[in-house]
Amino acid sequence: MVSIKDIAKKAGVSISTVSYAINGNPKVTKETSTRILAVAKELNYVPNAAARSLKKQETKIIGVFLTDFNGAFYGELLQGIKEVLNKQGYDLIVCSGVQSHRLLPERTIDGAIVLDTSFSSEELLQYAERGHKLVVLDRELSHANVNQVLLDNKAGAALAMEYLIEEGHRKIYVVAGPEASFDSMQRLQAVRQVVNRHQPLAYTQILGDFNKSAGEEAAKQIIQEYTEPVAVFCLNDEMAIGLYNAVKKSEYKIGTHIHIIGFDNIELTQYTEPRLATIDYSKRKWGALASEQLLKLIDDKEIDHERIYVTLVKGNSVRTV
Amino acid sequence: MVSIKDIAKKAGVSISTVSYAINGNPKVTKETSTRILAVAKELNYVPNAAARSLKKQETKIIGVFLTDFNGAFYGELLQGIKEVLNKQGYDLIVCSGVQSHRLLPERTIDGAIVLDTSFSSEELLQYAERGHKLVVLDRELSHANVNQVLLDNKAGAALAMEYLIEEGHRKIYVVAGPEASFDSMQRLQAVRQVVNRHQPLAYTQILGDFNKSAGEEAAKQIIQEYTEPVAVFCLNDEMAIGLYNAVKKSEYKIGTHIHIIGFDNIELTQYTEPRLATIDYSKRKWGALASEQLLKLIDDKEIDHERIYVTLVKGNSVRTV
DNA sequence: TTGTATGCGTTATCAT
DNA sequence: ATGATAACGCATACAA
Repeated sequence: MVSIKDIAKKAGVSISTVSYAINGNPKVTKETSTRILAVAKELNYVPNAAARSLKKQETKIIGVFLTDFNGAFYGELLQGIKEVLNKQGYDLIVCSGVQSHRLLPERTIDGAIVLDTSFSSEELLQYAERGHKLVVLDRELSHANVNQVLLDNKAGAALAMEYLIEEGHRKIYVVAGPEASFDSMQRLQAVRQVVNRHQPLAYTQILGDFNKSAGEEAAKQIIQEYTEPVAVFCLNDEMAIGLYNAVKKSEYKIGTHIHIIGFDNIELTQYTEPRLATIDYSKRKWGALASEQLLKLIDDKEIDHERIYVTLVKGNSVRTV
Repeated sequence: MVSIKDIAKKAGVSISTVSYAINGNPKVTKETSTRILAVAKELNYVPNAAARSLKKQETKIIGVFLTDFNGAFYGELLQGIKEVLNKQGYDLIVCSGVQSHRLLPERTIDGAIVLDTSFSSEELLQYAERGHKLVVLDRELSHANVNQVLLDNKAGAALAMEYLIEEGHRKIYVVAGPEASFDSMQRLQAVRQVVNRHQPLAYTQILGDFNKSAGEEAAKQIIQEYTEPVAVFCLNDEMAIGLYNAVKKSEYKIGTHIHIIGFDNIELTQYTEPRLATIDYSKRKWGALASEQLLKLIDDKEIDHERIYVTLVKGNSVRTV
């Protein structure tokens, strides 16, 4: 490995002059600087990240932690994050799995954006307490080193439920996410409020886990209990797709016997026939805002929590009853 | 930050003893070791990655470089990579975009798996020449520090074409990927061989870019030229989906007037109606094999290039003519 | 303007 | 079995 020491030797200067030249410090003359830079290029010099990080106590790398790599909306979210980060000279790395948690306390990254159920809130608070900067996308967490950028889950769930009710539905199923999910809990809360406001209403709650299979399981129950047209609000699109597939294979028609609405507006919803109604929000904006907040946190600026607004996407998977 | 120095002070030993204890070196007695470890736990000690990397010249992190974060099959691929890597004590980080290339020469990672057109082969060879270990999934590259794990593109393309021909198709379009794509070039080569073997055949090639929009563009041309049933081999599923959507909106029926086969077997193909015929391969196995090869490379073991086998997935998007 | 010297937190060699 | 110390590559305060 060629280091500034090698450059110094070859250029006939001291290592500090090399360091200054490389970092564009105006203290060094134009001539020596260009000479040094030429030698550096010639030797194919690349600074050693470990050494620099050790000295500067920063890596200029931000970690994004995801529960898995399969999430249908991760692509856009990450794109939003990357755009903001790159503009500020930071790089983005995406991590998943408990083993990768170490990157945080070991200071391989300057901060983290977390959308990852494999972190307990206690663990995150520990890191915050040690001085690490975090932005959480999937929970509420109160600490000076933590900022939240959350979806407006309650508005979204209310939007979905009110849509179903407006279309005349009075028998409604809700397929929930895992009980540990903050998003699911918030959405459920809003669902219950709407239900209470619109009595009488036949309301049934089914436990799910945000995976497609949960939607398929829900379909079994719903089909078995079927007596008249029903509406189903799946708390995410993934489960809605699972439900959708299962219903497609049955004797019942979507948008006639069984009406479905999801949450997330993942790409797949555009391809279902009939189109799946859902709740939309800008994943890119979510990522961009999260990054901005994190950078402010790292800069020790004062910030408030932010919220991402949602809208209703109508689709023929829900029709007037 | 608490360092081994703090532990040493509190435990009343030297920093070297602390280092030994933490790294489980048997030279230190059970008693002192447990005492030191207790103090470490008490102080919430976490080793500093930068310092360790600087000293050991390794990070135990492998980088995976992707062209973007949207790829429909990245999830499974990464899962395959992660499983192998984690088992060997390595961590995985996913990167995208030219800015992140720096992680490689700066030695933030011990090696890289590349499926990323934003790297030129010259750039990769430079890194290899500097001693960095690479596994490439999207090109051929001959260097002692580089290993290839490539899809059997030719077999896949031949499988697709022969399927169309067996079903009686004699008028065939092929929608290619970008000209710079190794995968596309290989598939095209095989296509031409099959075409030559089965003359007479009306064969038309359309330039694409592996994105959905290219499939939509191709649809325009195909529809405009329509006189009799045709078959279209899109060199990836993404374009096949674009074509599919466009045809759906037209007066022509898929599997009747326009027959379609893709390549990759992405999840979406299961949801199209009729099901999209395609070429399948195990993305997880691809990732797993790539990681194994990379670890061997890092271990300075001798290895050969590997190939991932493919199979035909029939679907009603292609019917007998 | 340039050079000298110190320290960032580890690991590892050599004494003791 | 434990301790003192050098070294990894770089940035920077201070000296010249």
